[in-house]
Amino acid sequence: MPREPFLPMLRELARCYQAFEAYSGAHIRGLGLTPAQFDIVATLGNMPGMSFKELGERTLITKGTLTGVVDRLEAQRLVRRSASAEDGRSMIVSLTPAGARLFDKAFAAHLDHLRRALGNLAPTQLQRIESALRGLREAFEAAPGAEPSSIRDGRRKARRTGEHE
Amino acid sequence: MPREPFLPMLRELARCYQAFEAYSGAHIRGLGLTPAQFDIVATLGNMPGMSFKELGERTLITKGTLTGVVDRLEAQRLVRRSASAEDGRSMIVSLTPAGARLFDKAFAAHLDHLRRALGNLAPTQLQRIESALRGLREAFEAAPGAEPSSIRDGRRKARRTGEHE
DNA sequence: CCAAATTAGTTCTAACTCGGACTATACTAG
DNA sequence: CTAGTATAGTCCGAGTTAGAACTAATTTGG
Repeated sequence: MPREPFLPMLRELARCYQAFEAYSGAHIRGLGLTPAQFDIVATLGNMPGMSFKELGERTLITKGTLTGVVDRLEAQRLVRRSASAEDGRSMIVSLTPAGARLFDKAFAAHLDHLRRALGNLAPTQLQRIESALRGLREAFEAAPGAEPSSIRDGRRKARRTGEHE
Repeated sequence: MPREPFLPMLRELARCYQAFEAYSGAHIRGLGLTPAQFDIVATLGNMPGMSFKELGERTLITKGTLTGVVDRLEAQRLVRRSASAEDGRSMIVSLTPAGARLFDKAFAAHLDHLRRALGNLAPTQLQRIESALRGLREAFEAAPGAEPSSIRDGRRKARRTGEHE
């Protein structure tokens, strides 16, 4: 049997996250969006628009995935792409009027849904959970072998000749 | 700005889970497995074999996904399917000798990897995190509109008069 | 015993996911 | 200025994901 005291905790982390995803995702699908699409719409709501890079950082969706998710939202006329004035490589994603209307409706509805599950948790308990999670996350990020998360993309050097990573 | 005190906590939950997945997943891929495949191998390790149903419950992988993951592990000769003696609908999945060897090597290596991140957390803190997560998960599972999680698959009729599961 | 309902696993589809390769643009050092 | 390098976004391949329809086997109620 595992002597590792952290294994039950990690198991609970996975269960908890999946319980959240299941609860949240079922509602979101009922609104006609996927969780990833909702994440984008929610992030863009009441904002002037932002680059793929910023959108990816806020939503934790990697850029390769983001292209496809934005494609599908664009096909539904909920967001639009436009070229950045400052950076010729950059695209700005923003909500269309239809996207903004959907945001107003869907975001409020989803908050209500979340409140039905979490409304009874005391603010102090929410704080307690949040700080527990922050401590855990920092342990992963600080560990040797963890990438600083800003390097999520980066080429680790360009050293193609020597190939030890 | 959001008046909802739980939003920052949910954000931290997502970040924390992703930090874990990134840290754990990068190592697992280095072992030649995907996270889902590792999950199966780890669950089957030192066990006589189990049905898809049991495997799915333990790993939180839904049955539709499980078929494909087991297919790929079987193609690598790491697991094998066999018919259940007791139930003609049921398949038993078990590790092959090669799968058991991989388990011995990969599971220990992965525990080491996790220890590098979590080894410094005190048992009391691990307990604290685990109980915070359990409370949160229970809030989602108890919420109206959440499925009892054993109904994940089920026909939603079945009006079993008593809904206790 | 038989019909109806349940359950185990497979199949299918649409979408998401990561990682890596690729293109075009921007930055930086010499 | 001009390499060389870094960055933004796209594209691609393999795999995972949920969900629903489907087949086959079991259980249950009459």
